[in-house]
Amino acid sequence: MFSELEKNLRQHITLTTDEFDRVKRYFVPKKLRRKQFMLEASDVCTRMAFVSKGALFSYSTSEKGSINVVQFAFESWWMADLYSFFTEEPSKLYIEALEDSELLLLKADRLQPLLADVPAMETYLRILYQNAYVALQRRLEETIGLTAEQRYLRFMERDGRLLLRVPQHMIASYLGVTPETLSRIRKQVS
Amino acid sequence: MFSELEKNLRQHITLTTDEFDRVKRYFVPKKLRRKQFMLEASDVCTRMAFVSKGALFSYSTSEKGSINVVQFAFESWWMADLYSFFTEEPSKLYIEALEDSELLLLKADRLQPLLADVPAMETYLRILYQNAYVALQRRLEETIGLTAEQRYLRFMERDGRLLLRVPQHMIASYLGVTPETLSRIRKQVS
DNA sequence: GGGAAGTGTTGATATATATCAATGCCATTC
DNA sequence: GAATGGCATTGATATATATCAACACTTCCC
Repeated sequence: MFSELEKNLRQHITLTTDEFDRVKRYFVPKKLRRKQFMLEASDVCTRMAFVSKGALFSYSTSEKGSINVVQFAFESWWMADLYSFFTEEPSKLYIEALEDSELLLLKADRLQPLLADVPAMETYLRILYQNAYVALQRRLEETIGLTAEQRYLRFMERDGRLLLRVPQHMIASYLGVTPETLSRIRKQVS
Repeated sequence: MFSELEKNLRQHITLTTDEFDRVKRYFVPKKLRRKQFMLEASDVCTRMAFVSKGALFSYSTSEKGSINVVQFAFESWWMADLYSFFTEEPSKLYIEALEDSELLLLKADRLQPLLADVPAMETYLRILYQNAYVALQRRLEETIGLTAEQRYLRFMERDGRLLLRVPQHMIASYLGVTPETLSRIRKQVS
């Protein structure tokens, strides 16, 4: 249950067996069935989730009911609305299970105690945010600077395998185009 | 010269006088005249800059020579291409002084020693990345989910004062529209 | 002082992408 | 196994925004 987490932590920091045993105690396992929610808009996001199995995705909704996919999270990825998590303001996002999933939850009020208990986790979190930041910056640059077709091609190079697990209209939303447009782009490209 | 930095650090972490004296030693002051570069594309970004006076902005260029503004940084903001900084890959960004500026530079190879010397800085950096991340996420959501006019209005609410120090066509680029479109939006709105 | 460069505006037109609508295809479920 | 709902595709049309071009205004400098 914790092996994915352990592997991921050890990729970035060194931990003694004893330290990792302590780390584990700050997490709460949770299973989620497909279409169940980890977070609903207007709630405060009080937990970060480490995905040990399955997949989640987060999205916001427009006035007209359409959805905007913000992020996907598969095995060994983290998911949360960090904005709400840190500011404690109500989230504008939904976080939903794309597949039956197993999560390890870290509650906001357990974060500081964890960092005090195992200081190396401070480094891990910094690296985590670093990586999240640079991924987001690249995505923003692509969204602003590239056409829909170019964005699709970049996406395929990097995350093409996601098409096996994610419906196409969600990819479209993630890329910032309509499902129809993505369909036409795919036809064009092939 | 260091007072802006001290103020900013102490907003997020507690430091003894001795600790801050040590922190200072890791930074190199640097002045930049308007239009001078702190970073040019294809160079590796080896330094993070704390802006103690003036203003910087970063941008990428398209094949056609047009520019895409990624970020502005005024007094007490940080500026770098974090992607290049952490991966040590050549940057795709230019970082240029918008005004005559005074910077405090932290070189990449001084970061680890600093964090080892003053562990509270690890917390500071985590908070810095946290904030940078949530700001970026909000911007991405707005870029994908809102029309140009809505983006402009949000921008004005939050950062309207920037118009006093930044040419309008750079704001346009930051918002992801052409200068002509921004001009028309402003006329419309007023 | 006068040219040059940078800046913002306005108009005419072009284009990428959205929207609306219809169709077919699976997969699920009762 | 018929019915239902989610999903991808295709066509016709609409719309937001870009592009191209011209013009005025300021500011920078030689």
